[in-house]
Amino acid sequence: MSQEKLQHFLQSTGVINAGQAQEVAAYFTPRTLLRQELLLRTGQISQEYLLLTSGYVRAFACDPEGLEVTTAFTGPGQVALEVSSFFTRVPSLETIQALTDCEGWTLTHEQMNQLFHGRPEFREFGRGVLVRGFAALKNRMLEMITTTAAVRYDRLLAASPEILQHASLKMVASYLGVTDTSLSRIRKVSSQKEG
Amino acid sequence: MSQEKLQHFLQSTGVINAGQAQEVAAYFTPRTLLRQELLLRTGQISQEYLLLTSGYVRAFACDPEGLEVTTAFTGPGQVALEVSSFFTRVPSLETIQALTDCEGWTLTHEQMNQLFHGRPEFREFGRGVLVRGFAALKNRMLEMITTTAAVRYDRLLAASPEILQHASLKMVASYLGVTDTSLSRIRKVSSQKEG
DNA sequence: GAGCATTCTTGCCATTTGGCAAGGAGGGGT
DNA sequence: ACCCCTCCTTGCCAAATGGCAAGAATGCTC
Repeated sequence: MSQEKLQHFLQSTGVINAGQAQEVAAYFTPRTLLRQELLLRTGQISQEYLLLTSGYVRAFACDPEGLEVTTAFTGPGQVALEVSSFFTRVPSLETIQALTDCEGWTLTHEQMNQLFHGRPEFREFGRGVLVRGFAALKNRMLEMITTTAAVRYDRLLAASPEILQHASLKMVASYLGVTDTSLSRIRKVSSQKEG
Repeated sequence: MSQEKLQHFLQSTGVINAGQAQEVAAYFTPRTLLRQELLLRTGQISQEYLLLTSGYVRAFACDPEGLEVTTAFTGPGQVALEVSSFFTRVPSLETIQALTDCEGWTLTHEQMNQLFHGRPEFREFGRGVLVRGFAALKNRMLEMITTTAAVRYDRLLAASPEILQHASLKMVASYLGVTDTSLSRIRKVSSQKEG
């Protein structure tokens, strides 16, 4: 379960060099998930942070009526993480679930803090994870406000077609902020356009 | 322009004690803004981070058609910050504008990094700012998906009535994800309900 | 391969929201 | 006091989306 991939990801943002990556990587623990398995369950305090090397997961919350709302899809090279629970040690409002069998590397909260306070380069890396996540979420928020659901669907399809192959339309619909019924209609129109 | 308030804010999250707050506060520079003044302009790289002690600011982006979309309101005790530009040194897509005369304290990117790498307690504080901002944005995203504009308006009114006194309805409308026309109708219904 | 459950599609109609344009209400400057 | 400008409201109709329910399609289990 290639540590190479882990070291490559650590270096990918440019703030960790090869030698550092090797040392930092030693703090991580390999982890696999089976399809449908949960990495984090609502009500639990997130104990770990998962850097995915293969597979897809999603995070979802439940609205007051109990309907699932997908808040994130995560794929290879990305970090599956419930920010609020992991960093502030508070029970999670979200569940993180494997959409496919997955492989990756985890870091516990304690290990993360050791690295965060002990290694300037990891500090930069960790901050980068948060900053990029923040920027992505803000961008999604802006799309939600300024575009129609059809546009959001087309963009998701263009940017991450793999997600559509692993997630049900209901999951995708709630991620896009529409009902599954509407998404179905949107897909019909969208597919007619390109033939 | 009370340094006391600054020190109080630094201590408010519990990760910085009184003595540390005094030392950390020395890195900040007092800053005032007049109503309408800009703290950051689209296309510039954000050079500073503003901890507000009084007054209100908003951040906004422009959609492809040039319409302003308010992305955040910030008030006393909060940090006005364009995360992406400030941390990754990239031109900002947003503008930050004072809604009222403001007082606060700024920290440059360089000063922030000195504190971040040099002081464990500030590191925790800074991470907390990001984490709380992330959680707030995610919560807003969930509200956008699971509730109607009327509910979002009522909640904003309940949580931050001061904002409504300083921002135009157009700013509030784009923040809530609706047009000013719709917000006007929503307000009509909302005000009838409570009398 | 039959049966069952889940997912996806579709039709019908209601609700929410948008777009446009006209009008009204304030506020500031001269 | 007058004018001008911006902000807010409102009426009319169109577009987008939701809710419900019935059917197709798919996949899983036994």
